[in-house]
Amino acid sequence: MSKRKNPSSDGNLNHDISDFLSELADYERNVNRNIHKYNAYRKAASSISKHPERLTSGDEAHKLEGVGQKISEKISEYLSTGKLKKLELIHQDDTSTAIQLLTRVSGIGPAKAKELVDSGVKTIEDLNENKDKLNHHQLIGLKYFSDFEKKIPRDEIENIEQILQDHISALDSNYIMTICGSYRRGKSESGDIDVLITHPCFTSDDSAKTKSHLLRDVVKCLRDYGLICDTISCGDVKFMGACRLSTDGTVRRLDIRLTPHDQYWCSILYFTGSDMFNKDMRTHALQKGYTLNEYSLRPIGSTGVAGEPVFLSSERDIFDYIDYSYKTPEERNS
DNA sequence: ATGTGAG
DNA sequence: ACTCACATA
Repeated sequence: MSKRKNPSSDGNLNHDISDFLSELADYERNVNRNIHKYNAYRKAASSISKHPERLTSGDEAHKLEGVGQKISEKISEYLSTGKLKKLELIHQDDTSTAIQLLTRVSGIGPAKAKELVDSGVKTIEDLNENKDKLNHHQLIGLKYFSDFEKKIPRDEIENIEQILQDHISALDSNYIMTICGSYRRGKSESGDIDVLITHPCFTSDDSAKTKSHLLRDVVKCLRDYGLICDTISCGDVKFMGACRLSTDGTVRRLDIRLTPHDQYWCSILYFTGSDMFNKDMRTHALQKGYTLNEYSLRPIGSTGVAGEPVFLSSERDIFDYIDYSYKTPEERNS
């Protein structure tokens, strides 16, 4: 799910225009490996999606930030003909479509996709016959290619949450865990499962290396039980892998992160999102003279240097410090 | 160290 | 925007 990003899907009068610009952006990044054109299309798409009026001509678009001559000409063509020749050609080109397809495999990005297509590997079947060309992460992405694209129903995550809770507290009753992401925001389905854990014996004064057993113990326990079926990667503070409720069930993407106890609230806030909400809240914090990130809330001194982290005992504390009216996770969806 | 990829 | 994990050099 992570690979389908579109910043312009809701109440937007120029949805179709920002959509094809986003598609051109993806094409430039994934197929031509041109990050500058990618950024240019992204910028144009985002500024057009924020425009409150329906665009009626390329010239009108040209006035917007990030929309230059080339892009405004494309908008012009699209508005008069209803389509774009360049995009039609891209849709027909089998190298482009192959790269876009391979990119949907978790662990395969634009660089790897291009390398594979250049060596003649263009389909999922081709991948299955050329597993020697893939690393561990990509092999798991391939094995669960269709499962990983399926949404996870809320009631399934509720079941998984219960299992996680039971096993983690049986291991050590001092663990605290929360499932963040869209699940915490009350959505009826999610793309993956994002779990945050902490333990009072791990604070930001400790080096993560010395406490990383806290994460590894949890992973081992869930693996032994059978919930975790694959590990993509596992470092000191972040596990990425796959889980399933039953051996015949759909395999789901599962992330578990270990956060220092004193940074838990900022972490929960950050990983609950949404991205837009986080951006908004950070901007607001700055206006109130604070800097807010995944780890801490710190006042900005008169010299412009961030001070010591504020002591927090709840998520709501963060809102209070910066005078931001409290929003429940369900109210953070946009 | 650097690039790739994920989130 | 930024960090983490990994696979190379």
